[in-house]
Amino acid sequence: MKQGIKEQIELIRRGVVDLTSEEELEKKLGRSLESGRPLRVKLGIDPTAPDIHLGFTVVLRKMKAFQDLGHQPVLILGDYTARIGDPSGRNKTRPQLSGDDVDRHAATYLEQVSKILDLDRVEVVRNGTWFGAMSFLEVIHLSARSTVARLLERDDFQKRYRDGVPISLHEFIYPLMQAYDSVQVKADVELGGTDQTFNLLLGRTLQKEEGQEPQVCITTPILPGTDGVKKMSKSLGNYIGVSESPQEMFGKCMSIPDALLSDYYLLLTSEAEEEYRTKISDHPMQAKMDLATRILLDYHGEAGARLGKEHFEKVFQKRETPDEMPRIEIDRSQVEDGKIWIVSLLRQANFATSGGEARRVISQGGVRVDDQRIEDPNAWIEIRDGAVLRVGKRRFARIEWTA
RNA sequence: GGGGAGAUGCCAGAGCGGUCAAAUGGGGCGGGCUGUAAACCCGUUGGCUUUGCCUACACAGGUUCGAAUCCUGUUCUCCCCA
Repeated sequence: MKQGIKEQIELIRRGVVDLTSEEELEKKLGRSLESGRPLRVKLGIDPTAPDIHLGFTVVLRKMKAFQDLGHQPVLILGDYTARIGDPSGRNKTRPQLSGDDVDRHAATYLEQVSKILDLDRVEVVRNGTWFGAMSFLEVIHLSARSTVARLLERDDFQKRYRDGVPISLHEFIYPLMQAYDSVQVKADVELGGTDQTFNLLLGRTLQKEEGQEPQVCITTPILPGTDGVKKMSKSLGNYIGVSESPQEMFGKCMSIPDALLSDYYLLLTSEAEEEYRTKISDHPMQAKMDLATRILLDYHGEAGARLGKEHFEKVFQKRETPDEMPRIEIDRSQVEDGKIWIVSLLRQANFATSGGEARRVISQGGVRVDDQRIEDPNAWIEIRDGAVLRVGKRRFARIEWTA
């Protein structure tokens, strides 16, 4: 802990929406500085999907900032809460996951988290540790800690209630569980997206009731997805996953609307505000390439960043064929006289989920074999080993065929 | 427990006995323009061995020459009363 309170707060404040409260944080930091005891900074992850995307890294990076300042990250793996489904920001009930799914996801999550945080210096706890041991009576007691009216104050519940979208009873329990996690780990600070505000604040309430000092709540913005409108999420398909290939990741970064540039710089890099603002107004496209490169550095290192950039320049700026592409092996039973039906080829390459879709892209001129546009859905094409099949702007495959 | 409303394609939302694979909008996909940005324009969007056939409007039955549309039951949701 080499930095003073002011400096620490300045770093912590970057890109945050709310900090409840700054005075409390100042006090905690001061005490920590004196005693040499790091603050316990809590962040909960529910392993609901197999991947994390950049949206979640916003808050992870905030955690990283604390870690770099010498504080103690406490990562709660919500193995138990994942099985309920956090209703935050949702307009419908989340599916409840099986224990197996959760375990599988948890493992990949940690691996992905390690790209940002130094896992050796992170305390990782599963909240099943305490929830699994609770009796029904204790659950009832916990649920007595809040009221329906208070829960209904929340935007998302209120909206769902107003719109007549069902709210299941178990979803009401979720915020209490998250709050109880804070009690269990004696959090000094809890991080979360703005959609977590209510849950974070409830943590304070519960801690106070338990005689603990309430946690400081820090919320970060919700990162918009590549469509520039909705929040980044896997189910909306507008996400950039941290374990995607460099090519894919670079391309997706380039496809974000310009309007998002400064948000992305602010939340996903540590570049100073003046610098990126200038860059963006000078040359938006250059600024975007630079942003993409910076993001790739975090997940793929220098080599990966270079690879992603070169691929982008080659394929999309110069419109050339990429160096690497998935290979497809042709199913021999579909071949007659060395020829194959174009629709069948597209399906084998997984470029169309149905024959109808294949026919459509073909007749609309989206399909090329070796740069030759194929517009007849009934066409049979000569198979050549190494031929390049292309659909739309970005889907490529190389045909593997030995006669 | 009683009463009322409702369940349509990826989403929202029309249709309320034939002309409905289902209006319209959003999203997606493809094309054009371009900086894989935005904006804009065009096309397309259930499946198939595609000028035709098959499966579809919560589920199961029924009425009818014919049902997304009418009837009965079931499931689920919302609202009001208790």
